[in-house]
Amino acid sequence: MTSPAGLPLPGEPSGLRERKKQRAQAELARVALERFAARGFDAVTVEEIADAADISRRTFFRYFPTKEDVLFARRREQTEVLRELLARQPGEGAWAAVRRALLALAEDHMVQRERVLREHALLAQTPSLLARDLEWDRRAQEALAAALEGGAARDAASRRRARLCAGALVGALRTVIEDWIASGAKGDLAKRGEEALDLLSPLAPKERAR
Amino acid sequence: MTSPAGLPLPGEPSGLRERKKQRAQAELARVALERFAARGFDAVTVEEIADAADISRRTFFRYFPTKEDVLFARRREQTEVLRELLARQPGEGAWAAVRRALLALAEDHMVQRERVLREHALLAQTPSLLARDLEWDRRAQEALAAALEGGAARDAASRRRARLCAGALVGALRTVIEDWIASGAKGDLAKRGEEALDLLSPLAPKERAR
DNA sequence: TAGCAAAGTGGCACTCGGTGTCAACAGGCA
DNA sequence: TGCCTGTTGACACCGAGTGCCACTTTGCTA
Repeated sequence: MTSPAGLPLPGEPSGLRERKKQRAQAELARVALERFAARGFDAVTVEEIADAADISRRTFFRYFPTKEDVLFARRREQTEVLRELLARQPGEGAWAAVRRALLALAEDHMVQRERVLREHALLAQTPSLLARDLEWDRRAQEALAAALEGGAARDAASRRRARLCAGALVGALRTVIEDWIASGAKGDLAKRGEEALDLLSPLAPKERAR
Repeated sequence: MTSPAGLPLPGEPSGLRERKKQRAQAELARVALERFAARGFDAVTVEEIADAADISRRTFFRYFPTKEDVLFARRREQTEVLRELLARQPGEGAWAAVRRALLALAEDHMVQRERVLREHALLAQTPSLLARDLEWDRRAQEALAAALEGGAARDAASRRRARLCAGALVGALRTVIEDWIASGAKGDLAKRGEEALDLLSPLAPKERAR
């Protein structure tokens, strides 16, 4: 896809250069996750990862601002997907959109089961990674809050209510995911998610007339 | 307070040594918060803090495992208080205990208003600190979950429900606090907290017969 | 197709957070 | 007083992250 004038858009992959970069980043992420899982996050140095991916240490830090970030590409994508799903609400209310978006994420978790399990094991044994992960929850929460605020009345109380609801949602759904993982990730996460959403639906702010 | 035999208990302040340590730690925390607030967390080095408190860099790290931890003494205490409040439930149900404990924290926030504001400003501009703070939320959440699980039926579904409730509580109440701060910390946080708790009370698991 | 400007890369040196080690020291106690 | 033990400070070291600069690659254009 190009802009009307045929010029490459700023943020878009353009040519060989971009493709090489993407491949290198993917390789770094792959190598890193593999080694972290095997020996723990702290025991693996950036130098080792860079060497294994045949890239200089310096360049590693051009691709990923920190060693931790090499693990969170998936969450970043997830958050973007979430934002997109929430953005286009085809006529439905805000709560319905939120529900649909979150259930889509649940499905994604089930599809990527193996990866989710491996990453979660890593988070569980590395506090700094857990902390980073919680930061991502917060961004998801902000996206949800924005969606709910958009669909609610404009007064301060309704907006506070929307944010409260988003906070409760993220907090609750995280426990749902963790319980699902704790039970071996064998059950139907989407179903558990639906139950939780039904439980939380009374918290949603009143929808604004459309 | 001493043990029955009159011996100093293991974890208790015993003599001059302990008092000096306490004073030094308090001084470090004071100096650190002051400088962080003035120039930002990253712009102040551990060496500077240690020098200002007339202590060696090495000893700083004996008092606080990381530079970040020098800021979280208050949250650690809070979490301990929370745990205590939840532990002794004088005949009341788990939800009532949770409610009482959380409202006590709200009161504390109002009393320490200035400090809360200063610390929050710091968190807001330093992602790594925010992440650490969210980790503390998680510990609070675990304490709440334990209390609610203790008061609920023993089956897996009830326990999951208790954890879900704890997650929602922490997520929601964090937004309540943030909104309170965003509005200048002028309103009655305890009242806002009560409203939120009422809203969330249907999430609490059924209480086990006592 | 040659050449050029810009973007990307690697090496180097440096800062800072955090840790192991060890000798010197101070507090508590007999 | 003198001993024992926990605490301290100095030093060396490691790894994450960054600024800098020379060199290479890519994409474009003459």
